[in-house]
Amino acid sequence: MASPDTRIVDLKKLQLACEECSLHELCLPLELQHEDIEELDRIIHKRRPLHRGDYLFRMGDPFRALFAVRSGSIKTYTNTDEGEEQVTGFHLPGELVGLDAITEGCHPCAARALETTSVCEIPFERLEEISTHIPGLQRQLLRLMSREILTEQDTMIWLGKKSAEARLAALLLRFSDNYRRRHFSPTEFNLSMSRTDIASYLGLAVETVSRLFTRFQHEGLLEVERKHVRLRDLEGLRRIAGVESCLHNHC
Amino acid sequence: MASPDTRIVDLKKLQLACEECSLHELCLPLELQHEDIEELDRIIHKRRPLHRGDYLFRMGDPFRALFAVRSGSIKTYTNTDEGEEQVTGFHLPGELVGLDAITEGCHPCAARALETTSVCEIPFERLEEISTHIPGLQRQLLRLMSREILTEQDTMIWLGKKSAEARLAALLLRFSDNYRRRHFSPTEFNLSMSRTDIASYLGLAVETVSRLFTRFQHEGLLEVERKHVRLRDLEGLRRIAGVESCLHNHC
DNA sequence: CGTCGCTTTGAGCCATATCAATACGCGTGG
DNA sequence: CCACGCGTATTGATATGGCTCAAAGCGACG
Repeated sequence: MASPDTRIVDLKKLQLACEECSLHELCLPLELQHEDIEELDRIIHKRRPLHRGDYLFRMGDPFRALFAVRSGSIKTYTNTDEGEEQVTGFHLPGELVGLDAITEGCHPCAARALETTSVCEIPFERLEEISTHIPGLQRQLLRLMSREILTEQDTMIWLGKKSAEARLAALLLRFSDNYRRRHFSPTEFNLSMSRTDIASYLGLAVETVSRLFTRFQHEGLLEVERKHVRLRDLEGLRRIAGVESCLHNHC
Repeated sequence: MASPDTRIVDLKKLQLACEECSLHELCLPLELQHEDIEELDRIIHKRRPLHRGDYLFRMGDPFRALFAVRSGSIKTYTNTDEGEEQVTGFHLPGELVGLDAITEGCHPCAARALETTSVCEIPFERLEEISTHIPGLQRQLLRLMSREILTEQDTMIWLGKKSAEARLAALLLRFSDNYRRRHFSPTEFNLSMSRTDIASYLGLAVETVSRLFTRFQHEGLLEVERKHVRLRDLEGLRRIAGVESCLHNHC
């Protein structure tokens, strides 16, 4: 058993780590007792940062751990029938990667860093073990997965229905919100992914994405210079994106 | 404690119920011990059948239970900004409904029966309770949710990328597979949903869906008469749908 | 037998894909 | 330090798939 003093010290270190990680409201269930948080922290492995292009895992790799993005960004993708990359998601700080691998026991998609990126590795077996005696953790896990399902459903809807401009606007706003939550500028940031990646993710042609950026710029919605964007009219973008995330608003 | 005899009887009843329900490989983890299965069965509530148009739950209803479709079919939907229905999913026997409600604690979409439909109701609180002392159950729950995420991702991809004909073909094949698994004819069945529902779900115009059916028929891929379809060329449909479910094939 | 809702069919148009060419930025080697 | 070359991004011209609007067909049900 830890003495009160060391417990305080440990907790401080932990708090800092997870503040920094900006996952504190997400991956750390606030209801958990101190001992439980410590136990959780003990199994989480902080990896050395990935560099641009590094694989977090490859398609078909055995599933051993979930990953929480702490900083940077990750893209996940599969291959289409014709062998091209099909981007299935962009994962920003505070988001989990690998939830889709639990069922089959291996990763159905590959994950690569889009820039210098650090992640927490959460060994799944051990997470399952400790969650059997920490009810709050189990519940939190289910909630996280449910949230993921909700998000995917949401995405599905706008991919199915919305116009190209709505899709791009929605994506930019998603980035913006993530930055805001992490106390970075919600209006000025760099896109870590290529136009091709964006196009693939949004189900559009690269040319369309490019044209949209130029058009948005002409319309005064944003300024864009290669990877760097500055959103000048969030309200306008929201209007274009449609009252996004319809699913969340009715509860 | 039950005597050996009654246990056997109970199990038989249960097996039958779940054979019929065709969820045995899905919602009943095979690794579970008999006692565990019995405990699970005890909390599952078999409702009286719903009729066409009946609500299973409405948007915003508090989340109390997951539902497993035993027979019939359910559609889930939200409302778009303009107040029209946006179908988010069709749920066939063996599939779960409500997984997206766990996070928020209330249903982000409504669910209605498309035909006479029976479901099992699985009170979530109690499921969580018993899964704390049945590790296999917990794991199975996570797997189920992971599978759901995978499926949604899959759907997302073809909604984003694929042509109208590929979407419709993929949907028909999904129905076909479900019927095959349940030992019904995989080539001849009734569509329980309207053309409008199909269109909404696939992100297409009703007219397009209608035209596609006629075209498929002319091309000898299927025969269609109102709700009744007969798939005549599964291979052809698969070709059109694209090697669907790319995500599952790489593990 | 008429009405109503759902489905099909037709005609024209628009958004986005496709094809093709050019521009830009960045790293490399001379 | 410059010139080259390659990958990425932009821009233009054209084609087309799917949407929209409009109307007619068909079934179910009172």
